[in-house]
Amino acid sequence: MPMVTVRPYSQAIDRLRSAGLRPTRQRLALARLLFDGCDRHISAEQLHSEALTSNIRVSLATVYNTLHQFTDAGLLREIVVDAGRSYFDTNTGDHHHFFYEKSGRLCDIPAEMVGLTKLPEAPAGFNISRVEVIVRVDG
Amino acid sequence: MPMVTVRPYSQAIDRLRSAGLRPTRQRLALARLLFDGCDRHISAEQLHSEALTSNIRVSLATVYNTLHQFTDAGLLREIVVDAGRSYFDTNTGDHHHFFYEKSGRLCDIPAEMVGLTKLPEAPAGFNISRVEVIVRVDG
DNA sequence: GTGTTTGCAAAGTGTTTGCAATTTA
DNA sequence: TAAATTGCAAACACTTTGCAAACAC
Repeated sequence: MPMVTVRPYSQAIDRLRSAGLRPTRQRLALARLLFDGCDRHISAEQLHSEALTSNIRVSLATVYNTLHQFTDAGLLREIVVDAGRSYFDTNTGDHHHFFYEKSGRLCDIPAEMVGLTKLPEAPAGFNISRVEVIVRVDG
Repeated sequence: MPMVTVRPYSQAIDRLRSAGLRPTRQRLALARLLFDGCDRHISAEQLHSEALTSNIRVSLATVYNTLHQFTDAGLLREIVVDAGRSYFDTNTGDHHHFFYEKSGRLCDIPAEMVGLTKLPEAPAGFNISRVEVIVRVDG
């Protein structure tokens, strides 16, 4: 087993490259903010201000573009629960969500915590692309 | 069994009165558009243009206010699946939805078509207010 | 060098708000 | 008449777009 050093930069570069995205300074910085820690649900504005706080000079427009590029590339999943605000989920695996109605916060529910035993068939000519379970809680 | 005549106006008036809302001309007209036919998923803009088409003079702001008042009164349920657009569902009973990703349309799934056998507990101190299942289809 | 990406500012979309005029009870 | 409701236009929040300058390869 070879000695391994953590190399966040090259990890992020590889991630972008395999997604077919040029590893520009902005995309790299945003990727590290998004993927270097634990899973998160983040809005464009939040990510933008985190970037500024971390001294990463990036425009809000670029944050939006980047989030959509990452989503199209399968690196993120977009979640809409609240009118007029999109969240981007760094967890693209099979799972569900708690939604805290007052605070607007989201929280993951692992797929195995939900028993879905019956589902209707997709309408003729359509395919089910995803089944989302949202458990709304009143706080 | 008494002889019964369909009286849409007084039905709508009663519905508003029991919800604690004054039966104004605008609210009555919108209530009839919303509740006189089958269940629907409708946006504010859609309802507004339906009203205009039916020669009901009502402003878009009033449509928004009315939809929210109806929602608060339990006559409607608000659904958000798509970034930046709210739908209002005239079916307030227990049910779920197909969401057609391309067209943005919604379609009801009766509760008994979905088998939900296991759910996580609500986080301590919170209550589950609703469980939404959204079946996304790719068309 | 060439094509891609960025930043800016402007435009766009859907929604909410403040307030005077109108309507309801 | 008193309180609730409406319409308008302006304000809003969030998101997208057009285009020249900067950057990656």
